[in-house]
Amino acid sequence: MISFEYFEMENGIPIYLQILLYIKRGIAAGIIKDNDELPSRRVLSALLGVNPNTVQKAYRMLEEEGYVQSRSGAKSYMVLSEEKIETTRRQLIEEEAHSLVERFRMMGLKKEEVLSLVEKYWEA
Amino acid sequence: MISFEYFEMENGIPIYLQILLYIKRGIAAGIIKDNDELPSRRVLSALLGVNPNTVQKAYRMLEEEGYVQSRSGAKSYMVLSEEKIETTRRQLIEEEAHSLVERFRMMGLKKEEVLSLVEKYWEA
DNA sequence: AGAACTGTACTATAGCAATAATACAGTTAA
DNA sequence: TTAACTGTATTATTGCTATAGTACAGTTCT
Repeated sequence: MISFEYFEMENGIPIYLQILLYIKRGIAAGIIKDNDELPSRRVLSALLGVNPNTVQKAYRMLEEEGYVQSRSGAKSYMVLSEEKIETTRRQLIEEEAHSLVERFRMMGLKKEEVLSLVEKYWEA
Repeated sequence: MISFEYFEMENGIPIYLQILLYIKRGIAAGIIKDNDELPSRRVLSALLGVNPNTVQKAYRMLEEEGYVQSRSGAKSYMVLSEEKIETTRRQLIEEEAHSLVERFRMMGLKKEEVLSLVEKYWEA
């Protein structure tokens, strides 16, 4: 069963996208594995304190992208090939690293300053 | 006159927030300085291809936070003390560094991997 | 003084995110 | 079999973002 104990809501970003990203990051980290069971829409919505429809929207998108299989009436499960995991991982890292560099550069920081920032904030 | 030549629209995030952040990053980078003139609401909206009200919303928030002074009929100008610049810089760096370390860690990366990612993506 | 700009205000509309409340049919396990 | 779950679908409502159009009063500069 996929755990949401480390999920933290961030406002400004649509909730269904946050759920989507949380799962993709779990996949990239290897915490979420093939055939893992997902919490039901109702259970997860109660856990996160959001509407069931919001969870459904995230799950549906995951299904459309081939990460999840749902059968009416039954529980939902992850569907993850080695290739899909690697693709997801590469894609997330690409996005994050690119936007990280972009933002810090726009604030006028030098590479060395960013490196020491990572060092500093890694312990916290 | 503040330049928006490096402004790039990103969808998913409210436009008025993107304008707000663009200016704050410019302040942190030292590109935007005290007493700098802002483009008028109408001019900037035409430049970015958005509605004047959207620009007004960003400018109004900047004014409420004390970054901008506007007089009815006249042009708008930046109001930046040394202290405000430093506070802004610290605040932005804090936010970005914290959230990015958080994300990479959630994807299962080690500190050394993140450091080499910064090295790699810095040239691009 | 007058033209061209400026900030500000207002109303109306559209789309999306999220909530709320149901409803129905399929699955699962006691 | 039946009770308790599951996914799925629908309708209505609220709030925010963004657009569109218009209006008015203050300023700047020739």
